[in-house]
Amino acid sequence: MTQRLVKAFLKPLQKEDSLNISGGKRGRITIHEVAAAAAVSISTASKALNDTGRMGAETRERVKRIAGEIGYRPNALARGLLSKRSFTIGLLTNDTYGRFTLPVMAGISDALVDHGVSVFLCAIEDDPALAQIHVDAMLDKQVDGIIATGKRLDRRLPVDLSNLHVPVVYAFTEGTQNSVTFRSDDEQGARLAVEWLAKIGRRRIAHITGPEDFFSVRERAGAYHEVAGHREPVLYGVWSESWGHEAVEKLWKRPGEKPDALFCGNDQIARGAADALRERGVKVPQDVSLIGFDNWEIVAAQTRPPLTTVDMELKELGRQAGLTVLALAEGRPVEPGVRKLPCRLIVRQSCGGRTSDDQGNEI
Amino acid sequence: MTQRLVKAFLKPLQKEDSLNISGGKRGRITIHEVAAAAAVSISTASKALNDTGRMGAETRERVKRIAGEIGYRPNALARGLLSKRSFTIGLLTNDTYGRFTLPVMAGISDALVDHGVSVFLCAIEDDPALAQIHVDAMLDKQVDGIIATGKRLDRRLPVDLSNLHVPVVYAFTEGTQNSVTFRSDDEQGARLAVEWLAKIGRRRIAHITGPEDFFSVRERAGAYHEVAGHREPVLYGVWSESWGHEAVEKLWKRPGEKPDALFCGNDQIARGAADALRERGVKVPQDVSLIGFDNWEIVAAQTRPPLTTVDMELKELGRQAGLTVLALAEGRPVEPGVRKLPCRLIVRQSCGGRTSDDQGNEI
DNA sequence: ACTACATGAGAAAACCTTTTCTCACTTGAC
DNA sequence: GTCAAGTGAGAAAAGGTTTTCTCATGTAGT
Repeated sequence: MTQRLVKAFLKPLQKEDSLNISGGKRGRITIHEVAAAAAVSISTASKALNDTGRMGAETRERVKRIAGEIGYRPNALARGLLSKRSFTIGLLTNDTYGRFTLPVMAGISDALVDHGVSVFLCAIEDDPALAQIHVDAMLDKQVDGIIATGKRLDRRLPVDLSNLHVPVVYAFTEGTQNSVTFRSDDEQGARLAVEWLAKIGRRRIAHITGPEDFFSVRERAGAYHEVAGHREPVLYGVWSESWGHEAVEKLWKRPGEKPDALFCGNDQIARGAADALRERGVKVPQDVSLIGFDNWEIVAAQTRPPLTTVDMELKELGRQAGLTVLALAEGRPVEPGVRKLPCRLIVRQSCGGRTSDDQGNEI
Repeated sequence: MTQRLVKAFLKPLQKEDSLNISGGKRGRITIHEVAAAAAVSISTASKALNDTGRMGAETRERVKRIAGEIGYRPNALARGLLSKRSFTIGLLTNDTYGRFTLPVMAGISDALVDHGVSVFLCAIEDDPALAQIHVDAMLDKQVDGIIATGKRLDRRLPVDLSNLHVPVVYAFTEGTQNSVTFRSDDEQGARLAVEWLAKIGRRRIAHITGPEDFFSVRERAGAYHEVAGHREPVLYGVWSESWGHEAVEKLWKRPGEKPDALFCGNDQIARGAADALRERGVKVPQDVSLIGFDNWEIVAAQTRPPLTTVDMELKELGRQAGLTVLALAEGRPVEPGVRKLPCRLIVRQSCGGRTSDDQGNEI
């Protein structure tokens, strides 16, 4: 007993000295210090702190207490080296504005912070070389998994992630054959919007949307046709306010009856449309109901009147992607395939009809 | 199966073997494999790969070649354990929209990716507990440094970073006494805007801006007064389009001469003002010149007409913050204090006067 | 009194690198 | 023919943890 104590005292002192001499940084408190302070061996200290192994309840408590008192925190590098788990994942994105990435990231982080997982965010523009550098850096750092996200479902990231030795989950962007992909159910979202317009009595619903080569555009347009029929045209264009503006001009210059509702492919288009309508003296929502897509707060909430819009629940999408990549990292089985998450209609004032109590104020 | 699931939940740190069964990770290639393949010792392999130590040029080349061939990549965890450098930094932010954080992050990443440094992004709303969890997680992972950023210069993050044993650099948010802080020079930016308006012949320049309790608001207003005098009032309000709209109403309802230029505290206010002016039949830029602040592309470029605005060069700010935290991590001396980075005027069509060739298309 | 076993705790290996130290061998000079 | 110096390469330690194995002690059973 005496001998152990002496030993325990000598050891940490030597340590401190050499560290102090050699470096500017103060030596971190390691499990050695804990063991010494509690007068037990390192192995006992480790087992006490991790609630593993066999030992007296009193010893366990004492070690834990002392560890807390001297502010011990385990070194994740050392731990990771042994356990092969770094409690770290990478988020790869080519969405420069962060409009889609940020909510996804928020969801991931939200889901994983409880598990002690931190997230590397890597924004690769559309640069394959940069992407490769980031992927290599993440792999070197032994990430437990990678989540790939982007601004478009039907565009691959400029780097191949299919043969990595870490699990990969795709969120909001296309994955490879046997991968797990989370995406929003654009069809259901569009149906939600158009059905709402129908329910509040609109009959001439036009659809102003983005470029037809976007998969999500075609899917939304498909759902629109299914619900609204083919009475009004679908106007394909670009994702900008000015296109929304221009599209309204086109529609209102046509001879014949005007639409009584516009379902727009994103909030920016809807905002442009709202402006154009106001300029023409067409009242929203009295004369025309307007619905956007994305629930990009900064656009939707600032439009006059504030936009009813379809929220893709990106945060929830991120949450699920995060939990899935974690499951894979832990070796739990996950079925590959595409999982569609339902969208939600956020009702604001641009629609008229009965105003829901749901005023949508996420993020 | 069920058993594995349970086990995985209970003991996330279990050994790799069980994961292999489920088709998980294959054994990584270590320096042992390289040494074996090249028929040298591990130490020789290490020295060859790192261009250190003494050895035959031919041996060095052979090791390098073989390492490349079998796809060896050093394990950053093991390396970090020894070198006390993880090549990892943390970015802490409370800016939920990412409007300021994303450009800063882009700059940091841009500057540090060449040095092999990856960035943990931690979005802490304004939640001290969450902040602490993230900081602890970063420290456990042995980050080489932390950059703190936020949406507001004069608001501290809800967590104390002053006594960490890793370097901390503040970007766009207030730091503690002896820290390094990077911020934009709002005074110079405001002066840039107002002087431009003066230069193109505007004499009655009004200033519509955000809440007076923002430090940056007061600084910009100060510079505005210095250059434009006190002929027109400063209208303090909130950071929204509707406030910009409302402020224009106020100004134009006043008796007497109207302003011939508006300098707005941010792009959203400017956009609201632009809308209000258009509705009143006031022509921008013919009758009134309009300047915003932030160069938030999504607002500034979509305004009709596109906004001339002040860019705070946040990406450059991030770049410098990144390089600084790296310098500190490497023990290079850095003077504490606040460094102001100059803003830049992005000239678009909302101002009139001679149009610069600088059409501003960052990010 | 002697075996069988349960219990508490420590020693040592392992994870993957880097670095320092040591060793064997060659070369040229006296 | 010996010595000094230089050269190429390997052995071993270190970094902080976790885990397996081993050991000593005490307790119960016959």
